[in-house]
Amino acid sequence: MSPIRRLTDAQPTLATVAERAGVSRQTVSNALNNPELLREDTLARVQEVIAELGYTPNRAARQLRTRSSHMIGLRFEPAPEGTSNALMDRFVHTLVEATAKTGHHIVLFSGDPDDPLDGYDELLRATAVDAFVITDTYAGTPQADLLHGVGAPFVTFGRPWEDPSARHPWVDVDGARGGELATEHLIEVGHTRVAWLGWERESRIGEDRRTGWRRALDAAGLDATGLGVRTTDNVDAARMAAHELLEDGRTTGFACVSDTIALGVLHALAERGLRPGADIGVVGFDDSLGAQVTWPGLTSVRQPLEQVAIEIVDLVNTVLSLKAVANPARMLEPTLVVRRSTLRDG
Amino acid sequence: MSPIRRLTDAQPTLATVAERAGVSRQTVSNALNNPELLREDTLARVQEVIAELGYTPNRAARQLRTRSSHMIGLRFEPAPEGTSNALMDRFVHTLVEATAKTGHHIVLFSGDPDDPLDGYDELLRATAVDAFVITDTYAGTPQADLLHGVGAPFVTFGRPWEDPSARHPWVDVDGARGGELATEHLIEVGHTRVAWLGWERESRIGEDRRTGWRRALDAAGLDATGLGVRTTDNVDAARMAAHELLEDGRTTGFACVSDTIALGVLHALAERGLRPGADIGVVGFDDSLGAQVTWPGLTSVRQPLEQVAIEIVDLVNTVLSLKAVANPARMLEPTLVVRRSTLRDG
DNA sequence: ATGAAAGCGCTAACAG
DNA sequence: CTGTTAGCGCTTTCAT
Repeated sequence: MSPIRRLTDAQPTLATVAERAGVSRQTVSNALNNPELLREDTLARVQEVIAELGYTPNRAARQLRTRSSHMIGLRFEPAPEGTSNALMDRFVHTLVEATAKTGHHIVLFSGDPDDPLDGYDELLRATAVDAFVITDTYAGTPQADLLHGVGAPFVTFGRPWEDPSARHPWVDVDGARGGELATEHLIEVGHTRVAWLGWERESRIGEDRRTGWRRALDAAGLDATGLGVRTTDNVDAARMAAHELLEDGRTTGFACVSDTIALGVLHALAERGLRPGADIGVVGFDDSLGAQVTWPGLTSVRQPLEQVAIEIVDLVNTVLSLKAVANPARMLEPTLVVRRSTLRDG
Repeated sequence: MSPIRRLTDAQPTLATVAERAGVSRQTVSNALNNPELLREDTLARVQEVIAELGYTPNRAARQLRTRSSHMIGLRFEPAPEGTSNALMDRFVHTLVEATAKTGHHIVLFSGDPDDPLDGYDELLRATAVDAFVITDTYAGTPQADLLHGVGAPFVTFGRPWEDPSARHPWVDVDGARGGELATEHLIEVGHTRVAWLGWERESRIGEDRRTGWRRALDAAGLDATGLGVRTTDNVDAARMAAHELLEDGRTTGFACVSDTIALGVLHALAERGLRPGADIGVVGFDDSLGAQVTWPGLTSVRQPLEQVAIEIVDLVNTVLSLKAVANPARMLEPTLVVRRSTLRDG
């Protein structure tokens, strides 16, 4: 353990350590950054003094000299109220852990919600961060253009929908595969009329997921006519849409673009006295808390957010090391978490 | 707008601005930090050049000189899977926004989950942060002791349960009042046997909330015998506990220490064919996403997390300014969000 | 009201 | 392998 020292006490510096160890400051610096340059006994002596004094290099000084802050910026948006988005929690935590391994930290900043570019520039010019992780790419990636324009390193969670030719590194989850997984599962447990409850057509992510639904139906030779419905991402809108689809008494499977919408379907079932699982199969998307705790449990597509974070950090590190990025576009596969909303003998 | 400049281009410094404006570096520094010292025309000229060049002070240099990073550390723990804790999302976002107003940023760091002290020391010694916000105080506040010991500024979200005499600044929400609100509401809508489903006795927060339940029953002259139950914070455990209480057919109100537990009660009702609201009243705690989207909507106690964040930042700023803190302990009131799980004519 | 000098703690570049 | 020198960009102190 390091000795206890009040902040008001003088912090030990390189010079303190150097003097105490009887070497020059540069040698201490090397002991820290290029230990292989030192003779073994010198290294040992220096390290001993470092431990003894509880010395930690001053970040500001190092940052000023090396022009690298070891900070990574993340613009932090709040999850819109009523939306299943505790996702960020899993993602951000892994991000923090993964960056810590290389001595980096995550700096949160905010920005005008109406201006996706707000905040980036300032941190950059202040040389406060080395790179950015960008998560809100659903509305295009003007941030990417900005950062690319000034030559700042960044990685996005989300592919560049608007510009597939964009060459920046990104990590994303295959939403189409998710929709397909959901639909295949519903077909497998015996549903033949499987509806899709999606977001508005403007949502690239929503349309992507929907293509997976369509692909699965086609592969199984099932009819999709009249079964693809678009609605807004809230429980009530989804509830109404579900009621309409349930009118004919023939639609028994619901693949949904989000857990919120799937929960709306469950509400509709409750109102009609239909049993989730036994009568009607429902699958959500995101494996949010709601899916886990709702009654009777909602089958849902789960994104590998931890893996996304790890891949992103890997890409950030590669970019920062100025190495060419071998594989700058990484698509990860979602999985299906089965719960009772699709169990027929529930 | 600032001019576009690639990172590889030389960033303008104080010297650049000074030369261009025909003043000394010191004058530019004053224009930034003590504008009232400059003559009006000088100030205007300097500001013009700053805007023209898109100059932003280098944080590292400033930090090295002033020994203040304008960074605030927050140890970021993941919400345990299956727990209603998207709370942090609301809290952290407001924290980020509020700190931004004074030019501060939030730095996330992680630590060994088994060591509540891990991570603090290092950031401190590296002079990477000016202060900490501590959120995980439910298991006592060893961090507070550590930071107090080294004289580092910090504010906790959560009162010092273990040591009420502790003098550090904190903000907390009155959990007892929350339990009381929940219980009063259930009594108001006509329930006379109101059970409490709480956490294990070891949880200070849980016991605090419970006292509010007891207070409300006593005030209404209702019997609490056999109605106070403790269980673990998961849906299934709560479901079982609810079944037991429902056996006698007399218990009709459930005040719960968390939304997770309240959702367990809703499961039990579903399994018994009882209607939430009409037959049995259920109130949760935290107004989590689950409470909002579950069917038929869960009445829940809501913590004013945004206000907590704002108060915390206010305290951090006060502490950092070295002013005496007038009111270092701030208790905020929760509110009740009524949904259909307590509406009798639902 | 403005300027000159010094130095925060570190590492890059070079010399030995 | 180790030491010396210089300077990153800023603010503090003191002089004008």
